Amino acid sequence: MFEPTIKDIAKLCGVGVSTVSRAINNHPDINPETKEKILQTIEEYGYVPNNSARNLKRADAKAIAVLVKGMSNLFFANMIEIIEGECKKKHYSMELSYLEADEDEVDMAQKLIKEKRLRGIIFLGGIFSHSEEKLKKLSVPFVFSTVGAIPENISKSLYSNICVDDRRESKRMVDYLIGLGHRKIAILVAEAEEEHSIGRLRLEGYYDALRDSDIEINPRLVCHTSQKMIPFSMNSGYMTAKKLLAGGEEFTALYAVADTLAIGAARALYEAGRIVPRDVSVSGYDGIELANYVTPSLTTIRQPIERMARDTARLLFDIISGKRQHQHIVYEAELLERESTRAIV
Amino acid sequence: MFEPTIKDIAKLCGVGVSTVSRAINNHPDINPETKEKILQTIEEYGYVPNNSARNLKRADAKAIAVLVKGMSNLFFANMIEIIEGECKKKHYSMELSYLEADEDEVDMAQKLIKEKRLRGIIFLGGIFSHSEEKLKKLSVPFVFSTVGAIPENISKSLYSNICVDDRRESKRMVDYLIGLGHRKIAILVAEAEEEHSIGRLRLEGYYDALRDSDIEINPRLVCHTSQKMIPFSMNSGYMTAKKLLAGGEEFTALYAVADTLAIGAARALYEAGRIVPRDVSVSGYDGIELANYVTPSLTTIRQPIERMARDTARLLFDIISGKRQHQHIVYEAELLERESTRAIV
DNA sequence: AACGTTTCCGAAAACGTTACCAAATTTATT
DNA sequence: AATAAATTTGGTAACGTTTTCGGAAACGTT
Repeated sequence: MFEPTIKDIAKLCGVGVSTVSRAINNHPDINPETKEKILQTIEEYGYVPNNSARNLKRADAKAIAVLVKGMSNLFFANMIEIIEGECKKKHYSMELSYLEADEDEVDMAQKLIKEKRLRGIIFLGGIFSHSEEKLKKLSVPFVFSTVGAIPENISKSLYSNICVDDRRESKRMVDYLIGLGHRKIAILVAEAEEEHSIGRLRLEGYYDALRDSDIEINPRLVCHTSQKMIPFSMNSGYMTAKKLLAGGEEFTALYAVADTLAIGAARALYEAGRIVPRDVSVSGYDGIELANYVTPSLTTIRQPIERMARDTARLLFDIISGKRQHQHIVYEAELLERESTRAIV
Repeated sequence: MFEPTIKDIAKLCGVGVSTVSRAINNHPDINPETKEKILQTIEEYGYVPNNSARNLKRADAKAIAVLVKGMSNLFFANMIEIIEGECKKKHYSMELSYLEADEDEVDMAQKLIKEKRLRGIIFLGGIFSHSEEKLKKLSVPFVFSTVGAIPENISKSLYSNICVDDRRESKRMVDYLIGLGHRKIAILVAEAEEEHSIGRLRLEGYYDALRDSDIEINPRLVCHTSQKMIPFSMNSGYMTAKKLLAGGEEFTALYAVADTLAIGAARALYEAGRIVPRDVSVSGYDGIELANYVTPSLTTIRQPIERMARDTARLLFDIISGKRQHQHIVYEAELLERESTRAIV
């Protein structure tokens, strides 16, 4: 199988390699006729420029990486697809990497950057609890999205972050439940032990709401998912809810910090003979498509994922091209009131 | 920010570049002491070999691509993650690309292969209806998985395929429904108009089952999803079921050719006041995790996705390394009988 | 002490591209 | 017609690796 190189094309057309290069890269200094002829030969012989050689020459490979950590993938699959679409538009290629729990995100990023000469990194999920020093070492822009809190002592000019205010939105959900008359509100939370995690923030929001309404916090209603499980999986929600039920503590509402957890929990409730929302109101967080199709449909906090994903990608490109500086954008989420919650009678 | 190259490391250690290269690549012809020293300097200065330069030199970039087409991502996200894990083990990098409906998969593969010097391609989903000629042009191995039928006239030695027998498994599901006493069985099907599509195969299985049991086929119970929608999305299942209900045709069972469709349909049924499974039995296909957590839990055909994904990746690597030839593996699926179906009384 | 082996190492030639610079050609200006 | 200016072109040096090949150094062997 013959794979032509730029030299072959040049020879075939009776021109120099630089001319072919000009034709490929839309350089202005070229006779339209020669260009036409070259392009035709390229088409004919199925020549495609070798990316490695290109990247080697021009120091700027048009490539970014998306690093995803933790959580079940339901929520991210959507975001990744959108980001990929944006990359395509800009003719960037995208490297996707799912990180294991024990892999260090910054080290991984560092390695990828050097190895592949990446121009930027998008970071989805996980928990960022590194030092400023470490972040400073990264030579390309970093954009976080849906990562939880970034430690306060890290200078904001070192990274971008696109998120919703998890703590506030979480409080909003709990306020809503309280507004419905609920007082015994259980919470299902993942990764809350870890500082700066999304789980922690959402739990804080829960505490905020209870405190605001002078409801005493009952630790037996704060249920942590087991660390042995996939953090935000349905199964994890299911098992944790089972444990809560087994504990015998009374509650009239159950708020899970992710839709997937809520769906798992709803299942456990059903198996225990508790009807949602008659016996217990259930609510989630995230606003994944699925939440609208389960029965009863799930009351949830909808994050504007499409917009967030799109803006994350665009922001990164703008920073790469120097059009914008690092930004910290907080989106407004939306409480979707659906069938799984109801007022206490 | 100083990014050391192999030359810098060589100079730093007072050796030649080739010696550094030998140290990095575990070549035997090197003094353990010098190697040790070099490795140490590399560590110290954070040197990471440039991938483009490597790939340029050795004709074999350690990289493959996964091309995903059509369907909603719920089903594939899982597979992709597993494939990525296998790649990591083999120190391959993985290029992921979601193809738009109008993008030609083979052309895209061709382009990627040349551009990135990929060693192999995995193809997930979509419909393969190309000619043998086109497939022949590809210079690297191709492994399909969950792609529907590959046209018969294409020589089997040109590609690998890992799948379940969609037609047979689909028939199994319908046989099961018939066994429960159902006679008026509606089917929700996507992409069935396209030859060789997964939807078509599953529809054929439905026909097979009815024919076997001498049940007359009622075209009004064969519901095609609208082409304007995302092929296997929940929403598409929801809308199509709505239309079926509006049509007024009687049915006691509804079989959707994907779990996501079934879940959407179940929602439509619920909204129409039809209780599942009391009024109508619902079943799906695929066996995604979710199917077990919705209420009522969904009877479905479970494809062994984990195994399929893993084997797809491994097979590709084996073919690349010449350990195995192209294979055509058909896995056994499993009918999971759950709450959404029941015998007619 | 002289020789053949073995072990280790460095110089230099690729790999396929882009970009700079100078040369060749065409066009415009006087 | 002669010159200046503008437009196209080709040669070639990088980019950072790996690999081949020959040579130097160290080791045995007689």
